[in-house]
Amino acid sequence: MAELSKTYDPPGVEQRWYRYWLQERYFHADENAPGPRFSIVIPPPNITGSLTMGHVLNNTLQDILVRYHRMRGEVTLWMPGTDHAGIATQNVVERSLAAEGISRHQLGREQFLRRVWAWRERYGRTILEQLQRLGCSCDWERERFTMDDGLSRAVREVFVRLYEKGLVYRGHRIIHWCPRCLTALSDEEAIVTEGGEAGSLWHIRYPGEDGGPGVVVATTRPETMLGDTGVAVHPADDRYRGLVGKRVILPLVDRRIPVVADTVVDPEFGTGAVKVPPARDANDFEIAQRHGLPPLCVIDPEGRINENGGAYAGLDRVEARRRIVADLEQRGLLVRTELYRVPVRRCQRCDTVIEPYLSDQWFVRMAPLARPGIEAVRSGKLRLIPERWTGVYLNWLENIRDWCISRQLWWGHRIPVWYCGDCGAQTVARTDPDRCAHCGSARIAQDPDVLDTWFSSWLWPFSTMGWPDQTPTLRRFYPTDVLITGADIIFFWVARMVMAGYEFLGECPFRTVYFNAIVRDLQGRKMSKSLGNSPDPLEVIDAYGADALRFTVVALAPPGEDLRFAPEKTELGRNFANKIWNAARFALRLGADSPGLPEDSELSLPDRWILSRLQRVIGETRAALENFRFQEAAMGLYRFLWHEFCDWYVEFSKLALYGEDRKAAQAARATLLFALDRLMRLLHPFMPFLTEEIWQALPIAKPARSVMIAPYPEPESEWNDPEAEAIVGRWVELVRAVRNLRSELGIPPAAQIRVRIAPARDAGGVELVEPYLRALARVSAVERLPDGRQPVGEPFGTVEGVGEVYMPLQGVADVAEVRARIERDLKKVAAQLRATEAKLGRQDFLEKAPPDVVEKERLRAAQLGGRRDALTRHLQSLSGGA
RNA sequence: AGGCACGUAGCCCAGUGGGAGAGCGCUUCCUUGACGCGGAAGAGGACGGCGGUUCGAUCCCGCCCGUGCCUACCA
Repeated sequence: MAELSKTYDPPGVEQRWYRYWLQERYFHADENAPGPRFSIVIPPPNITGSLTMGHVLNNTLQDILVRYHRMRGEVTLWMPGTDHAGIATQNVVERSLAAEGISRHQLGREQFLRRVWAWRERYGRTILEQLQRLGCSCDWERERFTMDDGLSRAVREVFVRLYEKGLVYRGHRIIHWCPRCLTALSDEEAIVTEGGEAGSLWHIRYPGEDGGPGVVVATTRPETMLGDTGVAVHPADDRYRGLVGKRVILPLVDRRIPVVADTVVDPEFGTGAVKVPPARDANDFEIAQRHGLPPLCVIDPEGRINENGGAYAGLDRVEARRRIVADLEQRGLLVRTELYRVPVRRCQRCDTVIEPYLSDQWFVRMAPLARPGIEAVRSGKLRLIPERWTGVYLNWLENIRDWCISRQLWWGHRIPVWYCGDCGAQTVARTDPDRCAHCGSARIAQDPDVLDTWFSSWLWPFSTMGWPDQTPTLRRFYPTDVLITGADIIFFWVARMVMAGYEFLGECPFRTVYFNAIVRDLQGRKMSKSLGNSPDPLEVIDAYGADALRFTVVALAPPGEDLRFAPEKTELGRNFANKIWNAARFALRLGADSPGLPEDSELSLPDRWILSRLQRVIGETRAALENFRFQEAAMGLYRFLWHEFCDWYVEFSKLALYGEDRKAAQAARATLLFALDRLMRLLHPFMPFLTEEIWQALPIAKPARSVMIAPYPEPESEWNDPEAEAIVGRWVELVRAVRNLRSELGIPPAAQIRVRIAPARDAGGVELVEPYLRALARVSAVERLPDGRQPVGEPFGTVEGVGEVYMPLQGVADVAEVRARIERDLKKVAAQLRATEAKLGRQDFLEKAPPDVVEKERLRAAQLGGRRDALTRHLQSLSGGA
């Protein structure tokens, strides 16, 4: 900051200081360092691509907290890393291969995985660079990846432990199957379309075996009838009572299938009769199990009708549906077709319509794991912010279903299970076995499937710290303090981490979860990689600066709500950065020596005022940060720095700085520097680069080599000065009133004017305002009117708590305009007065309202009354005089 | 279907049981020695609708309308 450019220029500053911080290892958390600690793990970004604005907000908030706690002197760990993101990454790599005309099957598993690792190298680096450009103070010496050896060991340890406890099992069940990704999915990955999708409800007759009319079923997926092995009705449904136990004929395939009674059937829906294809629907599977109906699989993994589908074998599900409906219609068995909104689930990763599919998969029994997670929130040991998420969290845990963890993918942790070719038994092992644990056969083969990517993520808070080993890091930094993440992964990740934390370490992995805002575009769509509607954070940083971007997203993000972002909005932060820069520039050009704050007696009222105000802001900022009110903290600093420090204090200080009195000038400069020091520290977590650049340049005694390890300011009560706050507050209002009059009277900005002040009784300090009025409002002379004297024919303004300020017309104003203004004011005052008097006239108000409120209203009425009288007088005198 | 948020100035959003706010945009003016990424002064709002609680409601409660999100085995 040797030569002071007029505008703040981020790029060089950012690079220089980030390099310095790294070199000094300020980001590194030493587990051997004494004292209180603070730890937080990053929600590991997927390596599918570069970061979005959502990541910018999420990581900015984390960095704010981390830098705040570090400045408070805590040994602070921010654990960084990335997630292999199994299915998502496999898909993007497959897509990039497709662009070359290659499929993963052509490459083979080993070659394909090599390509994925290459991908991970590239995007892992990109993500790291983005976080660093943003200023994130992660402990990069500890960077982790979910497929690192250590983390993979944790995954295997967990699988084996759960297996040994009977909480991991292999089940033959209906799962969500993506016919495009060719893998099973968890319930959470099968996304329900809001409000359903356009479709039809087909009413189909299944004739009776006895030649009778049989039953009419209603279905939204007629092609599944090929797998029907029964029809279900409600036991209390009189329409079908005679049919229960009898059989009907499944059209097109001519299979005889029984009619059973089950209470899950809703007689009100459709025809009250449900076709039951056990292998094609999870509910039907359960009905079938209760009534001994055999499952019949009629679909292949790619969504085509298989050999069990008779004449329809080989057809794609969509085509099969079309043909079956046509055939039914032709045979007169299609009773009715109505338009209907059909609930449809789609693959989270490729949007393909999911098929319920009967297959062998691995599951985790979740109910036992959920209990401590429920208890943690109920007892308050774990706090969710905003609080409304606790209901969502509890509801999910209380109704939790088993978790399908096997995926028919290549990219991920292989399932540590080996099947014996001789005895058929399973061997589950922490280290790769070479023989069957049951019969000793060497003919064993590992399960080809991999684990759900979240099966490694749910261990993140401790697997990154070296678990299952009892490492010093784990002992020092687990459990973490806070998790900051998006509410969209509350089930995928947050709830499961809580469960894993309790199950494997007996402790909740964090005390507080803060859900940050969702970043949307101007149309309200969530910014995401798949939509491609997020600006590239690096481009925004290049255009506006990292501090500007950080500050802007925090300033725009209300707690727990969404935020609409567009790159141009970053002007807010850039302008603020520039404002701060110039305030510092102003202070720095006053001299290079280092004045300390003088005795209280040498400080001017404005000096004392800003120091006192500063203490309040320090307290408010700390309180806001403690309560995760990031926006409030940011905007509080914005307002104070811009609209109090710059707009008023800097202007007040010029009087002393450019004046004759050397001591007063030194006091003002010392005050400026003192305030800037505290402000740079307060603001550092939000705008790390700019604050470091300025702080380093301040000619003050520094408690540290970097602002990022300087103590975070604490309120110092010795500077509290209510008297100075009251007096200077009056001055501000007076200056405003004079400027206002000038503007309304059309007095040219350069013209000097005289004013007369009739101070209110309690307007202490007004007698000292003259020099400030001269400087800030171009007032050539201030006359103080004796008590009770009210000049006539002069426009005036009323300043609450100060009195009235009069301004002679001096022939420059348009009298008609002045009258119009007074009339307007009079109308407003009269209305307010009427309302207040009406209130005071009501008995119930006087009796029931608290005394201080009543007193306040009385005071107000008196003020308004005085003002009204004065305005009236002036109007009269103007009319007469003109 | 149920649940949860939100509905405040033209736009994006803060906020509080007793006098409606910031930012952007808009109008007028200002190249005064930190800053035009600036300064000064303004205009602009029945705080979604209807009831209720209260001396008093933009704020608390209920219902309704609108928007968004989440959950759900209604074929």
